[in-house]
Amino acid sequence: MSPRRVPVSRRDRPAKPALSREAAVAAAVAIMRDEGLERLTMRRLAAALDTGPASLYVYVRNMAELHGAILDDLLADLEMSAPDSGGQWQRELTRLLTAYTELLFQYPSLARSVLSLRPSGPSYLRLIDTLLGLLLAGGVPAGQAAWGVDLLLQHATATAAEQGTRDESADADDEHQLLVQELREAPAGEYPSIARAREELFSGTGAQRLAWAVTALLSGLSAVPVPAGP
Amino acid sequence: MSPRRVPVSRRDRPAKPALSREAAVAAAVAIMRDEGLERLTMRRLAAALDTGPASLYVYVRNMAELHGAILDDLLADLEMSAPDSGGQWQRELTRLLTAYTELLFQYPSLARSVLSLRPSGPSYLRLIDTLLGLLLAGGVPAGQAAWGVDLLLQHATATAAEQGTRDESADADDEHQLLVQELREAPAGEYPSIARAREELFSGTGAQRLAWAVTALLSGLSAVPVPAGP
DNA sequence: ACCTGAACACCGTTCAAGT
DNA sequence: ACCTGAACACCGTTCAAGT
Repeated sequence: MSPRRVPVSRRDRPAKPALSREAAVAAAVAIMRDEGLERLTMRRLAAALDTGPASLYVYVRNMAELHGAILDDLLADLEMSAPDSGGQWQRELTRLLTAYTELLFQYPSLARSVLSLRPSGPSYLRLIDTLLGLLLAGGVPAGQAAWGVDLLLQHATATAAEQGTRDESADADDEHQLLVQELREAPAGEYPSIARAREELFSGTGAQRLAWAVTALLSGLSAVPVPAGP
Repeated sequence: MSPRRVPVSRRDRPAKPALSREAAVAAAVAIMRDEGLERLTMRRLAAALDTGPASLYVYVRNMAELHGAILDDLLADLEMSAPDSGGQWQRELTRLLTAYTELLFQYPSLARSVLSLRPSGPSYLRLIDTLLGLLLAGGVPAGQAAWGVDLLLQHATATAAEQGTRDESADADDEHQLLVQELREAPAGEYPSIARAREELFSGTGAQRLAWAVTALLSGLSAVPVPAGP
């Protein structure tokens, strides 16, 4: 009998990658990057991994969990400096939040999914911790800092979901143009306040509005105390 | 031959309702109210209207437009008092915004859809006009009022989409519980700021947090001027 | 134990054909 | 002109059956 050696028979397949959660998430990120989240279906992902859709359910519970895993994977690339980096907490916080928003801007559908997901995972926790650290370093009371991080992250995610969808889908852009047109043409008699602020409704670039919103959010969460505990 | 009379033969069907955009939207609202937006599909709506799915495309362009029409239909029931109602602009603004949020809370999936829809329609325009009017009546400069209404509506919609999904789907709640658990158990060594603010991260009721957020938003948008025009 | 083919129970949208 | 049956091109998830 031939001795038991490790068989070198690699010709079963052209190196079919071993199935694992990491491999599945990596392949999912690749599909999303190349074709968009809409095209990332269980069946497509399975095909990319050279297996059937049922096999994926060994590694992820469902589509929502997969989306969460994708976000955490992307977040790992975000640069998060130490919370007390040089006393410029406001600057650094804005940078980080903008980076997070821009990341989601690239994947608006993911942003939409994340909004109703409350993602978890080590990188998301790191993001929360860093934002919290920056607020605390800036002297914001713990209660306001904690509730404020929620507010800031929700705003970033919602902005990406809202704005970004338009760049992605022609239909969504049509819909937006319709609102713009209705606002532009709203009769002053019926809608006096829209008429009074009509120019301001359309002013500014997306980046200007985002920067203003972050500043306003920071100002508000710093100024308003949370209700006392029980 | 029998004289040509208007045939009274009403027994073709038990009063098949005439197809129209209004009838379609009304039926859609009913299905959503009874079974949730997930169950409102073109095929189901068509069946309720006793026709085939293709017929709906005579009245709505696609699913997204139908969602927009549903929102506007719901918004028609919102009570919007005159902008200058007794000088209590802040109180009235909070009431209206809370009512809008609570409305969307009942239909979280609609909130999610609306976020990437930028809805239009007479009632939505009315809502914008009223909010704008209240801010202007409160002395908020037009630029901040215009950008602020965007911020307030986005926050309300996102809050409904995020919070509400959990009540609707057990999976989403599981996901949330996972984040809660991770935050609760995050090691202080690795996540010092989460550890420092751990109690505050979980404090307060949903209503308290919403009220705080609206106050903070109002404070921020009132305090921070928008960049000067070109 | 780990994996998967095949099926279940659906989708939104289009279009050729009818009235 | 208005309407629609039938088809196109898909879905997520489950489960019995294999290895």
